[in-house]
Amino acid sequence: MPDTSPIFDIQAFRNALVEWFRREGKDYPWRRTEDPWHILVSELMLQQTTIPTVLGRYELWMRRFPTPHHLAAVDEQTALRSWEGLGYYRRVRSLQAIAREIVTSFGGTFPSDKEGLKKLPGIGPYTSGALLSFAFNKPAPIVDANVARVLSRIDNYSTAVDSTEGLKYLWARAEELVDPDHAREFNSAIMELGQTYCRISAPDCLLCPVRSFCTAERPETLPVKNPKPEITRAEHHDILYIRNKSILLSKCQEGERHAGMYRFPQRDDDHTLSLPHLLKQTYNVTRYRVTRYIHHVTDAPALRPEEELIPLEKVHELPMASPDRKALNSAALGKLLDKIK
DNA sequence: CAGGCGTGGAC
DNA sequence: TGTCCAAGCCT
Repeated sequence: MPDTSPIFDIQAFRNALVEWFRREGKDYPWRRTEDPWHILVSELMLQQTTIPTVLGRYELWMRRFPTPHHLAAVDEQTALRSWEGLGYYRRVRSLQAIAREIVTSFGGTFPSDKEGLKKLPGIGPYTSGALLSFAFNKPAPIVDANVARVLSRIDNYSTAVDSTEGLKYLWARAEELVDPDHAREFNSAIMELGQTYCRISAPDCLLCPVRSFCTAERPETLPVKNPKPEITRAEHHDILYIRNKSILLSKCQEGERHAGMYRFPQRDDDHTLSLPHLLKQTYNVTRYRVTRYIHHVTDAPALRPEEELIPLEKVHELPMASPDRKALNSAALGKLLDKIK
């Protein structure tokens, strides 16, 4: 249960954290707005994605889709293309579904209650709390990886933070601590504390603004997490086939990974494997470490229904996952493609 | 509810 | 090179 020892003065903790944040809090673009659409986009982008990556994409994306109406109006392919390189492409599909629901069902107005928010695709416990506090300044708790780290250290809490029990504890603690009068600043502050003083490795406890509230004995050992699944190796073989200034690509089907995006056609038959490869890549996809070869095929392959010849000048408009886009832009393939243009 | 879902940076 | 991980959600 939460530490309720008389030593821990909750209001003093809130004040120390919020006052530190007012002095040292960083100035991110998504902290300069209270528009729930802008907050939502930033939160979806930031799910499992680092701040530097998002900083490189967020403002341009917001200029292109400044309101839900703008995203609702484009086709899915365009939405996916705008998200290219950010990964977890389901996020932008959720974002577009939300945009369309706001436009068609909510008359352009964003829900501002937890029940309404959590019905929307892609919005779970964390993101609903983030919207409630960052956009509406309501005292909703949030628990992300930063908050889990900060709270587990403050309470010297050694149950796995990704276990059912650990999550229950953290959410109860976050709810108890969130400042009812300054929810936006408090939640921003506790997350930012986790990125700065209370960072993963080599936490800077000596300068931490809430060190007097912290009971961690060995902060660098917290939080405890469940073991991750093992990485398994995979190898696959794809083809580059060009005909009449067009390139053969495969459209990923609904339900597949990368649904709606385009990739090099895969061929694992012995004949393809016997061909020399133009390019060898290795990359990680979730729990797989993939080695992928791209073979140059000159004889017309038997086409599968999901495969189509795409004019080379159209390829840049199509959504592709990073490894495929990189392959297309690589020197090895570029030489060949340039010659054909 | 454990496993799937991307990517790039830090070390 | 390999390993770990990030403002999580869905099934």
